[in-house]
Amino acid sequence: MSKIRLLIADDHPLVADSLSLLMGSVSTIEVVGIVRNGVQVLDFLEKYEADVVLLDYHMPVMNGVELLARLREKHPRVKTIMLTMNEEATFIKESIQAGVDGFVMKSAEKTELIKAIQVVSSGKKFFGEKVVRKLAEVPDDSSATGRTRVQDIQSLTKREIEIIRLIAEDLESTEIAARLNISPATVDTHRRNLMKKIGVSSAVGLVRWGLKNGVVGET
Amino acid sequence: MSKIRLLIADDHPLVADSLSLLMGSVSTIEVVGIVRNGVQVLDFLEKYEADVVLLDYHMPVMNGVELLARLREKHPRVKTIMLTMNEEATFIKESIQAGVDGFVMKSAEKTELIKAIQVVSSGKKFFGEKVVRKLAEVPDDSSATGRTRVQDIQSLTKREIEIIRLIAEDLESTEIAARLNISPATVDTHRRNLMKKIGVSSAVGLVRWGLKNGVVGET
DNA sequence: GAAAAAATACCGCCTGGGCGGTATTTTTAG
DNA sequence: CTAAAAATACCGCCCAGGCGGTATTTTTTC
Repeated sequence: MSKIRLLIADDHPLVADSLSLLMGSVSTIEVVGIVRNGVQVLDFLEKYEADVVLLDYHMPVMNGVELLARLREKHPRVKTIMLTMNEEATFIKESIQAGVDGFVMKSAEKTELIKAIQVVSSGKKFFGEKVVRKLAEVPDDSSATGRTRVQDIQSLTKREIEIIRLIAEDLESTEIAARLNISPATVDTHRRNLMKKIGVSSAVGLVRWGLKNGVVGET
Repeated sequence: MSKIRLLIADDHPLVADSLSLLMGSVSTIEVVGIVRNGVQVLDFLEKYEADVVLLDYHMPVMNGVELLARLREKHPRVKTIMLTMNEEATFIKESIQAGVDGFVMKSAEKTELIKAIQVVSSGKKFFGEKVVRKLAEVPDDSSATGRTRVQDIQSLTKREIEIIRLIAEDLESTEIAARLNISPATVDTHRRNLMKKIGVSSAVGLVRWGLKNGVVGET
């Protein structure tokens, strides 16, 4: 059996190089390339081949989820594993919906990542322990705590995501309205729905939640 | 000459392991341990010895800066290198003031980190290219852009940091005031000073900046 | 011990955000 | 094709937050 050809995509050279060495030390894996953003992944796959791509969610130019869509389209045979610091459910679901084959957190042990690569390359899906636990988060008594439960949160509307992102950019309702060509009143409604869904009572709360859940970009 | 004994502290096993392998592959370096938070660094140094400690800024239990103070006190001979994703000046200055010996960003090349370890272990200070560039950010014409320049930003007061953190926790001025046993008016003044220093015009702006600069915790 | 920086505090103004409700149109899913 | 979900939009209320000043006390630094 030939080795699994692995492509690593991470915008931090130090992390990418280290990871490469770590994975390269596994006898069944061969690191065929290291790139630093989504576009480079596509470029690489134009010229060379890979069985599995290890994707960092946080990448400039083209992030993990955006890339997934294109990969599905152009290179459906290539398997993908999302690697992230973030542990939120929204995040994971977003990736799964985008068609990722595996999901591993950076806080996982190396053995888990190795297993993920092997499982995924064999055509199956792999989701780590912690990942599964996160997804399984029980829809516990939200009326008692007053907090919206994870299940509900995950269902932010496209428009709502746009709105929360613009709010995070510190724009006023009127500005957001102008940019989206809708009425400020509508923006207000969306903001209110968001606050209700998420369970906060101010724009600051929204932004924090957005950051934490990867809905809003870090930079 | 004996090898440089390196201790790695990072809360992400995957990253730490990889880094360990990468650094261990350098002939002049020997990785003597891997720990996942500040407290463990201290524990480790109680029993074993190390020449250089590689610290991740973001660590639970005891973060990089907190740890630096204790290290200076208990193990002044141990050299320290701060490793971070973040590229902001505030951050770097905070570490330098806390007495760090070197500063390298995760977006750096591995050669830079290796060099840092060698330079630092020889008793000198090491600050990477990008780091220096960040610090050197020219005090350019802030009156024209209207933006407060980096130099000014760096000097957030202790109290101001407390305030910005509480603002990020989505508390109202009155709540913050109550918690710090001061008048809401004072909170207001601090908030205003913060906004002026940072160059934003709302709480959302403050929070974003705080997150970006590590003044406000992610979780 | 004097000068500088930080922390404290107040007055007043006004606007945008948060919150109560309601309702129509468009899109999506079954 | 129809019911549900999403997106659109408005009325009105109220107050906390943002902004203009100013000023005193405490702490730090040199």
